[in-house]
Amino acid sequence: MPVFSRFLRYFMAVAQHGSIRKASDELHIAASAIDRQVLQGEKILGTQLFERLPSGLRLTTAGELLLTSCRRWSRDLNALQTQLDNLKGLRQGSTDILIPDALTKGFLPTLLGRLRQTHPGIMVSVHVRKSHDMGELLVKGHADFALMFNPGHMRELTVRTHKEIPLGFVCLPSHEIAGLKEARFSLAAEYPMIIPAPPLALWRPIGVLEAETGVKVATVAKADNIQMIKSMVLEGAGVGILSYLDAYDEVQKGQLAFTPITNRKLPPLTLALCVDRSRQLSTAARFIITEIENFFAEQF
Amino acid sequence: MPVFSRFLRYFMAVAQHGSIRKASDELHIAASAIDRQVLQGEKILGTQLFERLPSGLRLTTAGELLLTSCRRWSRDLNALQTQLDNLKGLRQGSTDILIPDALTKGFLPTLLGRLRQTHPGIMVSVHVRKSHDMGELLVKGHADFALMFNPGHMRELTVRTHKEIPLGFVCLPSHEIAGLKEARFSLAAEYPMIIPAPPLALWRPIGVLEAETGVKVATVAKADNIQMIKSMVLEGAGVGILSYLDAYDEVQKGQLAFTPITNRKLPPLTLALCVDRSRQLSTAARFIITEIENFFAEQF
DNA sequence: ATGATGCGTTCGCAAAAAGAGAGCAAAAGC
DNA sequence: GCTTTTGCTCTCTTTTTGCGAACGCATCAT
Repeated sequence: MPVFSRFLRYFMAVAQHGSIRKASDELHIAASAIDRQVLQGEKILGTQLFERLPSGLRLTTAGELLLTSCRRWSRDLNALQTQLDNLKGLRQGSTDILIPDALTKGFLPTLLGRLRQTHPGIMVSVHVRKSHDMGELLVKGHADFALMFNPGHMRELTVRTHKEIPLGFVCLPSHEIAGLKEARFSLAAEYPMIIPAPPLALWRPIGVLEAETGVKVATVAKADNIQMIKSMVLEGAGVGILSYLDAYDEVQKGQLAFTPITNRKLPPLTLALCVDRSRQLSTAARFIITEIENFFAEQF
Repeated sequence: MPVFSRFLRYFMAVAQHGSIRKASDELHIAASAIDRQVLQGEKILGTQLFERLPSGLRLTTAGELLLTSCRRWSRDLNALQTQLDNLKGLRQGSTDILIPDALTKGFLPTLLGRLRQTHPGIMVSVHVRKSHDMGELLVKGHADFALMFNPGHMRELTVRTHKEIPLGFVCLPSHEIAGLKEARFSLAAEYPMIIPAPPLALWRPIGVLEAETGVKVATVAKADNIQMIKSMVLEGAGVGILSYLDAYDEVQKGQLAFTPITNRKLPPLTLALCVDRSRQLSTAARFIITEIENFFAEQF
């Protein structure tokens, strides 16, 4: 029972995805429930909010009006939340957070570093775990929240924020793929590829993609370690397939280039911020969460 | 399931009245339910929104912050609603509304007159009834909404808006009471009074007040008709006791003066806009309701 | 002192709302 | 022609909400 009504939350998700079922996947709420909320909301407002196309829902003018208001309200709420936290005198507190290995470099250390300066009293304990184990640790109360990939639906967990992480080719900035805005997967057959191996989470979607498209990937190397793959790419050994997050750090520094793969068969890889549904968050935890939410909203 | 969450709606009511039980009376929701929403909201936001005094609740700084945001959001929503109605091309439609006799002069005709010019296609059927009978008519579907005094709690009805109507002395602008900003009820013993008689609704609160305070009202005339009382006051026959609404028209024209009575024993007289909870409102009805809401919010 | 009053809050139970999951018809892509 | 995807409807279960009585506390008038 967040601050805004179910209708508004569902409406925003549907508007963003242009589809009830997509929104259902994101919110981990049955599509039928979302559908009912949208229909009911349209009744209350007395206006058609979406036009129904066979391919999904598209916002009407009225819907766009509502959406812009919603966006403003959400920003207001976020700003208000940080105001409240600041007001509360957030000088101390501690949080335990769970992250996957992929986040040990990149935006998270940066964000926590900034936090260190603005709020020196907050102590953050970072626990690197497999996404698979995080759910149980959260429910047991060993951590306040978790950043995890593709969280399966667990009744006890709630997704507070999430972000689609594009999968793509990673190469040297001088490589010709680097010039493309986006690339089809079939390019994987034309260049020497360095791909992730189990137990890396990325192994699975790449396998699915290979089977679905029938493209024969020109694999020249496999590795079960992200850093290893990046190092080999840096050495000119070939083109890697990684998520944007994995390469974020080197891309920002200009050492590597990232080109997202466009393929509708590609299983979406999402990074989600999950919390235990029944537990109350500490002030420090809530503060860090809103920081991450703000970062997700502006960056990426 | 209006657009905003229960928490926000209850929070606003509590903030306005400074008391859960008062809010309970207004919303026709059990105090326990409201209390639960407030406590839960404070948990979610992680901040104390009210300080608990023995006399009720007072907003904390955090609460004030939230309230101002809430106010802005409500205004946004109202504006949005009229935008949507305009967008929908509100050129035609009809509504049946129920009003008490007291509203046959004053702001309502003015408001409907303005409406006549801005939206000539809307047909309004006004039915003047006793407040007592309105509930049944609404439930039976004979009208879209009703403006009624002190609506008893009916499960089938919902109060969309309401307004406290002050009770006070009505006199000529030259009378010395007219100079006061507010007046105590004991003044009723010192001037010749013209007071309402049954079956006028005002008769009851005045009787209560007389009994509670022990003030011996210097009654020089009684009448069971509002217009009659005002006419006598205009003729200089004495000072009337009426609601602000009854005298609104003459006060606006400068013919009469109104001075509210301040007395905490005074049973509040409220004008409420009620609708049938289960029925869907027509576009025209919804439009007029938002117009009235806007008027209540700015005027008075 | 001593009830009376008004306040927020807690508890158990009943009613209402929301979620889950299967299934439908229609349209799009292959 | 086929599968896939879409929004929507239905029934069943779970969750949330409302209600009313009771409780503890503070204040005020007697």
